[in-house]
Amino acid sequence: MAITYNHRAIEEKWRKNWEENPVNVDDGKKPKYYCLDMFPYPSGSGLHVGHWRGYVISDVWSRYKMMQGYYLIHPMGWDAFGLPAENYAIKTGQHPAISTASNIKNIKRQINQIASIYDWDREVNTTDPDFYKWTQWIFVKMFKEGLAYEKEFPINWCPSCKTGLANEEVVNGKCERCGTEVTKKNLRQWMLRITKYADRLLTDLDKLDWPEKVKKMQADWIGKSYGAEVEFPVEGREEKITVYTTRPDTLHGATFMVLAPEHEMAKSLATDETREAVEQYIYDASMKSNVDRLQDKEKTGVFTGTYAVNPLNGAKVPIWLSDYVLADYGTGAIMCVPAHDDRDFEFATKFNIPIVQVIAKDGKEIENMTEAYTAASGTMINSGEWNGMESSVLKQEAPLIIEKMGIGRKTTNYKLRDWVFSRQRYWGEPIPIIHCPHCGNVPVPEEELPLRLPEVESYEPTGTGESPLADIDEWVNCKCPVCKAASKRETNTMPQWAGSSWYFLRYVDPHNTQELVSKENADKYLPVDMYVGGVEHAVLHLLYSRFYTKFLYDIGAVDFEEPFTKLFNQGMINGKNGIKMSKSKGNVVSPDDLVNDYGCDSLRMYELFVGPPELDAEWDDRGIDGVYRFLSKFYNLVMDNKDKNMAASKEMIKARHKMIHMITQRLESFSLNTVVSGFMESNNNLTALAKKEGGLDKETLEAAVLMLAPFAPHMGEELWTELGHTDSVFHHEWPEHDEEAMKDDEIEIPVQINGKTRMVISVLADISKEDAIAAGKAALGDKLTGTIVKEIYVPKKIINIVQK
RNA sequence: GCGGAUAUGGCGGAAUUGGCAGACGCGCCAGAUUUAGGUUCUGGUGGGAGACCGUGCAGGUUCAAGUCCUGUUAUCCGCACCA
Repeated sequence: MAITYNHRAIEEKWRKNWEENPVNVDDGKKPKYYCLDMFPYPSGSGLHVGHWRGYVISDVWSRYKMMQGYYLIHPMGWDAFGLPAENYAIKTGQHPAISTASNIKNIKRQINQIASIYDWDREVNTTDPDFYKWTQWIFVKMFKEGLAYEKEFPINWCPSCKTGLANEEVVNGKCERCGTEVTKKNLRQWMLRITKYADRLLTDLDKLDWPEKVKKMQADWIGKSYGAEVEFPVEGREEKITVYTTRPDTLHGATFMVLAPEHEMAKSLATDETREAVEQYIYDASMKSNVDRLQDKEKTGVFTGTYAVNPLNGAKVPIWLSDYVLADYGTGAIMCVPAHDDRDFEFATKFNIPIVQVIAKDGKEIENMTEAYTAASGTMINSGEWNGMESSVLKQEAPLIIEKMGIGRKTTNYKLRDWVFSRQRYWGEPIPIIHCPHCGNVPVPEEELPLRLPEVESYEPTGTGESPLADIDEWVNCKCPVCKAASKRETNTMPQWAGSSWYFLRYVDPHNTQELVSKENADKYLPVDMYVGGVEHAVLHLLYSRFYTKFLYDIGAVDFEEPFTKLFNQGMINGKNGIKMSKSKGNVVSPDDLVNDYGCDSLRMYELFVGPPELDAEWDDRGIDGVYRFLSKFYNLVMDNKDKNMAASKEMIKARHKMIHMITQRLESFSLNTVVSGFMESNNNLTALAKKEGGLDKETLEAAVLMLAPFAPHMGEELWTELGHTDSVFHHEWPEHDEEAMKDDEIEIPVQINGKTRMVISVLADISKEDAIAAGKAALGDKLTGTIVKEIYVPKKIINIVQK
């Protein structure tokens, strides 16, 4: 065995070769396949082996599609705005563009080690003015359509990042990025009216080939509920209080009402006797942080001293204030039915408020109620003319009844809030709006975009709610594009999500100076067929992108409504004991050394072999030896047999087709870890066969090399050449299996007594039931000692003799 | 609290429709080559001396259960007073 696998020489040779002769070429005839990775933030710490995983998965899939005759859109770019670069600038005074550029250079070098078939002509960078011109253009279009608006209200504020946050960026009351507890701050904000798209974002989820988990997370985040608004007159006053309820069937059981402390009527409902307590409660509530409010398990509240009237039965219901009612959901006020709602029950019990049951449980009224009966099933009681109705039916009908009575209306509600879109930071796209004293908010004219981010002396966020841009007078002061009056620029910037919400569109027409994307290219190459990335963006980037795409569809910029047809979430790769890889834990494994020692092909295959692609995995360096040994052995197998010119024996043909069938099927079902083990299995089988028959036929070797190529592209090309080909292995079609050729004449079949395997016998594949059972019984011989009660033969699977 | 996922040798993990549990790999053991070790090659490797026992736990269905049904535990993830 003179020749051994030299990964360094082979990989270097093919890298050079691909650079000179790109293999993914658009001939205008092939159908397209757009396979996209979530583009990375170019961080200073570079890539670890976990980052490789998703990129390898998408590249294997891309190359497989290429061998099926597609032209690939398989691009890469940089999500380069964001806080780390800005924080680095604050520390060093270096402009973020400089550190970002050097980080990109390093990460691009590392990404190139993967040998993914990226088309670098399509590279995009969200911080490039030629790119963010269009990010701003979309904002202007949204402004013109009334989807971008200004509003002052208490938003989520991260005191550490010194910027406002979107709801989606607050996780358990903490900043998604830095973990600091989020506070409220009253700020003038730019908002995007994503709520206008709530229904479409919800219903179109059905069209998507996405993991159910992600679809469910989005559906829950949008949070549509069906119910009714009911108007309760306030006793002795003109005003009415409108509540939202999903259980209008229980309206007769409403014994009190609760308003959020922030409700606009909260203060005015107080009487002389209660005023002090009410104002104190409102003040206390305003001092509580989100986290406090979430952690308070015991309900608190204060009676306003005022009563409302149940519009259905005229009952007097006390109006309370409590912070368990959210100001920004529904109407900020609820009717409380303690008998049928856990929270209302807890509150009523604590404050001695009457509990009236209106749905019978098991046909009866409950004595000594100890918990709320929350099921919407049972007969209505204590409900006037609704008595005797079935509650589940009434739940549907009540909104219409209420509407007819003129005391309310059928309605729906969403948990989704509008998107807080402005950030008080430097390193982001300037929001292209000019505040004119006469004309109000005026967008920067489209032909003046991009509005470039100016140089600044201090990157430090002010913390006052102003961005550092506010300090640059010569930038802030400008003229109104409409009336030419002295005006001021908006100084807030966009969130990092702005660029990532649409970047995938730009890849198909990255150099277009006239349009975001040309109609021609959009029609030809979009949308994305396969999107590969982590699950952490389930309700952030993936929701925002869908919103942007729908908006662009509405203004005619693209002609599809969903950006990502299929989504795949790869699992995370962790360090030992499942601990997340991080610099501070010191358990980061860099791919650089592994590529050097074992080669790119080995690392690619090990990334897949480490476990099912959709599950998290623990990294263990030692395992890579296994795939390296496999590649060496496979290399030797092909090199040893390529010149033997063996005729294909029946066994070889059978082995070939079985291999093609196994690999293809596993690949199609995205079971990439078992594809790798399948290659190893096939290699073992073929090696044994070659030993037995003195060699292997060329066609079998070719099939194996072809299928290996997407996984180990360098070796694929090398061995394809060794087999006498002059073109790229990727220009050859993926092999197909032949059912007939796979068939065995004889098969091994287990013979059981009472379901326990006693032996394995060899029978003809198409043996009849009678013959199979006879053969089984003959083989068992005197092991059969009892009376036979049943004989089972499942073709090609099992012979089972049941005896007593 | 609600929802989802997962649970199989020393380890990572395999197992179409219920049909030989542990494929493939790591590690380990023995041997060969070399011999300084490593590399490479060959064989073995769930437990038990054994009949047998074995897929988180307890039941059930079935000729047959990792797989189906009922209950339950642990871990991880998501949501969390949304009326």
